[in-house]
Amino acid sequence: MAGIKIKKLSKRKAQIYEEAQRLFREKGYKATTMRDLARAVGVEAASLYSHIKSKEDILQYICFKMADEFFAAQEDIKDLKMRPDEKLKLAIKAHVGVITDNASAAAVFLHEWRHLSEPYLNDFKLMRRRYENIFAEIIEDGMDQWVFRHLDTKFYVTVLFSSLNWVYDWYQPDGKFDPEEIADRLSFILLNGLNQ
Amino acid sequence: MAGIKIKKLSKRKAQIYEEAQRLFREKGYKATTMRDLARAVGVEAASLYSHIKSKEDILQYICFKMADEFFAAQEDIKDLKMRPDEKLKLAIKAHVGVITDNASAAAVFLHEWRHLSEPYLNDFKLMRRRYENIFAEIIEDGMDQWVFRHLDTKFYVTVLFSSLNWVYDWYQPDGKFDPEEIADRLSFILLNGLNQ
DNA sequence: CCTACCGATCGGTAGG
DNA sequence: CCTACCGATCGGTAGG
Repeated sequence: MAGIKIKKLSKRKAQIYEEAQRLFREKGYKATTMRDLARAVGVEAASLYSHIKSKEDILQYICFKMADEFFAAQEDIKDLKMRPDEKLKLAIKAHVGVITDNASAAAVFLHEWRHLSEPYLNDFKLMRRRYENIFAEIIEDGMDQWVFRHLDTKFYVTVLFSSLNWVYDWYQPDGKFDPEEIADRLSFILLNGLNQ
Repeated sequence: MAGIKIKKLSKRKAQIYEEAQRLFREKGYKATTMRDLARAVGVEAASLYSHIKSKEDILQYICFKMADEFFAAQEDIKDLKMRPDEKLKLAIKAHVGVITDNASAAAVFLHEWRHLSEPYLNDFKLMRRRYENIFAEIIEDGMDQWVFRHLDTKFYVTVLFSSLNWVYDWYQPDGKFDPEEIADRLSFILLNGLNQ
């Protein structure tokens, strides 16, 4: 495959995104200035603009890159034939895995997307709904097969994602639980509850 | 009680907080300017400062006022003697009630607190931990009495609050579910799970 | 990748 | 509650 160009970020560009993820997570998108970012990267603010078009450009990249990661993780399992409860556990594991692999980017994806301007903002919302529907379908399959209780699907999906999405805030690579175990415990609570 | 002064916000001050809650929720604290707020209130930006000391003053008021509301709601039930599962349901109902009564302020409380400066930031974190401990104690009582499964308490409490705290985002006063029913459905999922 | 700099806007103050 | 205004800082550009 000699001569084929691999679309890859330059080292500097990758570094800019990396620091931006960290800063946007830590201080928020609006509270992070291009001078903050420049300092973290080790260049002057004006120099950033030889690598990126604008501040929002960075936010767009982070948000839609993470969206791709989430969909890719579900793609691997979506056509598997198995019991809905087992499938939901796999979907949860896949989702949690993406978050733990990219905790800063996940935080930005989850909290800073509202600073996107149109039409990206609308694209983002539509994409998110499509993603949530992957989970809704597994759940409705489970209800149809009487594996799951007949709860309001939308309500349950919202509770589900609320529970999954704080993981970025909690997960520490060298902490008590690894990603696998976090996913298992979340699945257990969401499927079996706290009652003895 | 004639002559006794009731500590009460002036009409204008109450209006400023009201509009600030709405704007901070909608656009975020950093993205809301004092000129945005002034326009919403119907005065010039400089005039706001006869009623409030600074922008952060408003954020402090909203965050700590909400904290008071949450604690007050738990105060009513904390000494009741009853089964831990029933008590947890009451605590959930009280918490959800505060959120649905003050959806905008709740959103600010949940997402914008990190823009507080010290020492308020630290006070806020300590207060939040104290509040979470109210729930942790109910849960540990339930484990001791073998009403609840023996899960990691901190993990469970985090899942619990993640589930409860999106309610502000979802609740509509004229919507499908009233606050009572939202609390019941949340309790059911968290206590019994999705599995049939 | 830097120096130099831009117009716009920020939170807030002075003085009435 | 307003007019007038401040110093600081913002995202970003020109030109090399």
